[in-house]
Amino acid sequence: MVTRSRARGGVPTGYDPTKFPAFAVTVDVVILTLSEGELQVLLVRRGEAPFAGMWAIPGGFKLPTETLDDAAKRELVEETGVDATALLSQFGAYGDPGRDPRMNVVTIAYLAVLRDVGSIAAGTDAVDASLVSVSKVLDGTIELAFDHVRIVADALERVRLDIEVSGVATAFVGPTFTLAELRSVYEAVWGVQLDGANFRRSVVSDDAWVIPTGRRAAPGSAGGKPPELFRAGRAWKAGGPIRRPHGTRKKS
Amino acid sequence: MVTRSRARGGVPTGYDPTKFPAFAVTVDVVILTLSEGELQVLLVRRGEAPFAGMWAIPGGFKLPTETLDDAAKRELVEETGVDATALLSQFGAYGDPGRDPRMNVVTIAYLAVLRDVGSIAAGTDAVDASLVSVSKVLDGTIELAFDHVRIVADALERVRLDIEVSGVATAFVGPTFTLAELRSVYEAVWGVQLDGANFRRSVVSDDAWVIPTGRRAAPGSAGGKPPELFRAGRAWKAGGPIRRPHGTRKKS
DNA sequence: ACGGGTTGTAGTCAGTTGGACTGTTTCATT
DNA sequence: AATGAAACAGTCCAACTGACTACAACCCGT
Repeated sequence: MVTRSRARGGVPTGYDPTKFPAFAVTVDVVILTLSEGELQVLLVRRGEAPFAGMWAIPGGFKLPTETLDDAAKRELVEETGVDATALLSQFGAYGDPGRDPRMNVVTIAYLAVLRDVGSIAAGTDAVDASLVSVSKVLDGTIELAFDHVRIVADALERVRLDIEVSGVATAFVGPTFTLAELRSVYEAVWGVQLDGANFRRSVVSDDAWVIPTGRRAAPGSAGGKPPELFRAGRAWKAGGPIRRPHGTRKKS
Repeated sequence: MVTRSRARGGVPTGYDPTKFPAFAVTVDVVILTLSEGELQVLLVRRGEAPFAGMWAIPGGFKLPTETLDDAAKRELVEETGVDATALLSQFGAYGDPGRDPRMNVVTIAYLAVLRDVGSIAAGTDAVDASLVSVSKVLDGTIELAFDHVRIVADALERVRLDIEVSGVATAFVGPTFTLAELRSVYEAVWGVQLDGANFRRSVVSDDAWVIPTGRRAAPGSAGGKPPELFRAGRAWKAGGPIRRPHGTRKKS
């Protein structure tokens, strides 16, 4: 709360707003997608100091006239051209002193899960932009600027939880999808292996988690029965059909 | 991310940090406790404009030299004298334009669950401070300053989730507690009624959710068998013993 | 001190869920 | 056509859930 004006650090009771510590507020967006069965995060290579040449997650300054959500949405559009309003969710704030070597910066971190990042074009100032394996970021193979490694780690933890209680899993796949595709989302995010038959039974229950379209997808190159195509049913809030196995976890 | 310096809104590429929109960053702490079987939130009555005389949740400015967590911890100590480092968890950021009529303020909201707030003393500048029923805040009986109603609502939603997946429930009770006390926490937070026998079976499983102390508490004034005293076992991360009933919810 | 009311604790039982598994269908490839 | 691969369907069993009943321990009244 901002107007408490207890005498603290010499701040007068009837304070002048300009006298309070000034911060820059930014929003950073962790864009996750699934590619070749592996979680990927969209990174940009910084063109300027500090951390020039290093990878970082896209983001930018919040404007006083916009909400945090709008800022994140705007940044996402600017960086990727994707309008993912419904997919954006705030998951953390980071404000450690010195996280930006130049000034006081507090950043609000957002998470966006996309099925397809589309044509990745480096931003107007970024040297490069591309998808990078999340595991490579977390194990330090790829170093990130600022405290972005921690942000990515937190984002992953968040999406692991979100995928269980909300229907974010469908965001990883297209508007229509096969159950195998949807299942691979859970498997990639949780790092587990799920039984295809049981998965089908859970998802295609009387509740309309997914809706059959009647059409079938083309079978893979290995042949096989062409799978049924589904589209996302009612966005399942508060308790999805698939529960994260935590007892007897089978690593993939 | 702060150093991206795309040309946006006239900001030059080689920018001057002082030219970026300045914000004040605050931390607000929602302190929840259980009193008489009802969820309570600690509020302070504002002594100054704006919103003078209105209730609000305690909070204050983040200093550039401290982390967000430290700021929340400091505020909590200053306002309540309680050191609840382990209990504090960040759950949201709020930065809508105009949420503070005087300046650009982004606040990071924290949640603390206490078993006993202790002697509530109004802060140095607050006119009053006391526990207020959460339901009275949410239904508008008590009006809050700024967007604090939304913050409290979000905090409640957060604790409802936290209590299921982590062991926050034990934070509502003392270091030793009876199972009835612990059960009443779940009932109050979720607004449900749980079967005492089944609750016991779930919590006192082979896994050490709670550890019996051997001692017994004094029975209530109405008599009855004196209940066994437990203490919190291993902090259960990722999946507690009690699952929130969402299918057949029995209202209390 | 005795018995009834109250509360904690233990046990039972039916219904449901979830994991593992087996079998069948349906297609492309050869 | 035969083969193989994948989708789809059904079975089995263990574990869990919710509701209920029975017993035990204790306070309080008379």
